[in-house]
Amino acid sequence: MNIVFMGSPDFAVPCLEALICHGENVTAVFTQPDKARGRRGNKLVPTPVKEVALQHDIPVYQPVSLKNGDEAEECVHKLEELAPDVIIVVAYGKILPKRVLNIPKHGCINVHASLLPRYRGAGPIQWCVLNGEKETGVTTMLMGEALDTGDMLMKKATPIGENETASELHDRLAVIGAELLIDTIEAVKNGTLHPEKQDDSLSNYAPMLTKDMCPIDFAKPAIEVHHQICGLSAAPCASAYIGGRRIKVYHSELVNINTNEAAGTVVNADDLTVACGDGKCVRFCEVQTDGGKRMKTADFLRGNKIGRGEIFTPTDTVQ
RNA sequence: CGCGGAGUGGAGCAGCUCGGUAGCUCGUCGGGCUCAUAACCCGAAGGUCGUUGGUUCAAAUCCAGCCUCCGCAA
Repeated sequence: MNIVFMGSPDFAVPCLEALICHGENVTAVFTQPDKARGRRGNKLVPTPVKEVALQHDIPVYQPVSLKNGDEAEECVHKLEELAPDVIIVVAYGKILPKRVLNIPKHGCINVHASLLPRYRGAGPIQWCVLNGEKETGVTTMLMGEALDTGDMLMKKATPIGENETASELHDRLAVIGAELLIDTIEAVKNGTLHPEKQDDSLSNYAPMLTKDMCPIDFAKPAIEVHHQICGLSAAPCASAYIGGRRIKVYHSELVNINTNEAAGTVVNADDLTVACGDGKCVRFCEVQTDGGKRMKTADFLRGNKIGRGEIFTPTDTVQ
């Protein structure tokens, strides 16, 4: 099939690679413009999808917008010229106007990292973990004009591990999404798809995470603290202060200990077990200080002494 | 030239302000204790202190450039 692929971050890479490996004719890739990032000089960095496209000599387009402006006009004309059988959209990060949606013969198919209609929006993976869901998955759907509301084509579910972070789940879902995409493409070819409407009454919205969600509120029950840490890892990452230093927590686990210590108190200094609001505890398994490397707690404690009874606070000001 | 932190035996850190033969916690190896141990005791190996150059009688420590890693901001 002639396919135009639209995607930007790491999550979309397995899908693009799967299409290429599967022998589909990917005639163009649309991705976000290169962004200035990094520390020295803020160099322009291409999206992961662009890098893969370039490796395979696929033409890359990076319009700022597909809705307005001369650039958008050119891109729309280009798309009409390419006349793809289908446009695959995976975490592209831009809204497609109706006239683009109407270009492909088989429409635009989106790979979304949740079991729709649950967790529509930009942060489905993280919010599933934050909410302590036991299961999530990937859905392919035909794109409509509203966000993540199109008719569903195929789904694949997967359980969420007790200590699984959003980052780990993200990587798994990216692979599952790629598999499901290929299945969906095959079904398009065979004409065996049966689009299913989403039940809007069951939907909820998962916005992007923001930094104000990072401070760990130890007054909450341990299970919620744990979910916060897992859901925010590896970015933007849950954090807490102790001894005037900020510590990011990448991994945690629940500990079967009850304590009377105040929330935030280090109950066991040998493995950073910390008391939470409900008298239960979480253990920090992987941490990082500003300027330091991300490391296992055991490594961290060899050179950074933290004593039993010291107290973690959500922010620096609450010392 | 966006702001800042850091590179020291296998790991994580101290030492640098006030230059003068490298230290802590842990790991590894050997020995001891013990019914036994991830516990305890004794001992050992292992480092051109990121790199290049400069100052100096002498540089991990002061100065300059370069490389790499990280936090923040975008």
